[in-house]
Amino acid sequence: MAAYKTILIAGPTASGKSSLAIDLARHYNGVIINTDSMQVYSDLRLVTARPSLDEELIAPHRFYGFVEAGEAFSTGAWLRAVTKLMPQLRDEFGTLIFVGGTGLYFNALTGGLSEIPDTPNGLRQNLRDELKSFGPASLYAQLRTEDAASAASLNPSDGQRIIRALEVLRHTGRPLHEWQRETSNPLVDLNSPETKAIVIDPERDLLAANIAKRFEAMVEKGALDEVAALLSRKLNPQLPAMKAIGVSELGDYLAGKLPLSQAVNLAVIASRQYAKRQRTWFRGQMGAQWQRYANPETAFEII
RNA sequence: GCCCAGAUAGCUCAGUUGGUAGAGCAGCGGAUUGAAAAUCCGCGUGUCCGUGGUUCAAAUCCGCGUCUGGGCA
Repeated sequence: MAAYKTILIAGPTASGKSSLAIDLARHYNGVIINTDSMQVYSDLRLVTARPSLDEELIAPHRFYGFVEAGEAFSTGAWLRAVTKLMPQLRDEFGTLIFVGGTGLYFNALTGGLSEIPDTPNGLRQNLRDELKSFGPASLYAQLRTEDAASAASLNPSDGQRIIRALEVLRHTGRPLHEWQRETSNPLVDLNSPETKAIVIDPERDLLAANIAKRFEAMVEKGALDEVAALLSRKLNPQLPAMKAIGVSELGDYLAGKLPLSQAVNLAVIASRQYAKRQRTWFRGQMGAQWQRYANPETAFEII
């Protein structure tokens, strides 16, 4: 095995990348860095398939379960957290193993991110309320008059991105597309010989079977209790953690709206659809530096 | 055994007075710069149960058969 200093492992949900990361971490005495937008939340371990306590003992893990669900985390917050700790982790462990399913986080890591100041929650909430009441068309009309260039690159029905463009413009006084012309320096150089980037991309039907099997196992391990505990906090349903797959589905079962079998089935479908979007990202966004493997075992042998 | 109702996309179903069919969900493809497990865009994938008939033309009308419900025995 070559002496890689940075290993990136991307893959759709239930592709087996977490255990590959553990194997690699043991082999290299490296540290595993979470690159998944949902596994950051402390309230959700089972439903987000976060490594178990036992697994965390086998190899050092960082940035897992370190944000509480009431907080709205973000790509920028993740990148800042990683940036801050990276020199120290490099000294302590040598090899850094980034693993996760969030393509945008990998893009930020290897391509940098625009350094846009955080926008106030109130501003964002107002825009979201407006979207809810009036739909995307009125927000899009506003964006077109205030920032035509950013509007031009957006789909008029993409309410979420329209809000983002509006909030950045109104908070910073500068159009989003201008911010996006500049990005921070990438933390990881994909073209370095010391970097290894892989995508685990299992065959479609196999992945679907794994997703179903894994979700049932989550329920057996206590996912219902986990979701019940989260829901009992009565958090804003718009928070990212509340959007984790399984929360609304199992919540509907807990509220008596669905039989368990149906809730499980809906969560499995949502996971499959998510996996599809992930694969589309990995196909379209990740360049030739990324090597693709159908399963974690062959990937391990080659690294 | 008899009587009724069905049989159309992977699933649930629509389909006008006959003119070779379309919704939802699922699925497939795509986009992606601080919610990204989010958000958005695009695409019907079909022996219309089978078979014979009527007709210029049958998912549609008629006969027979098969299967599935329900009812009566």
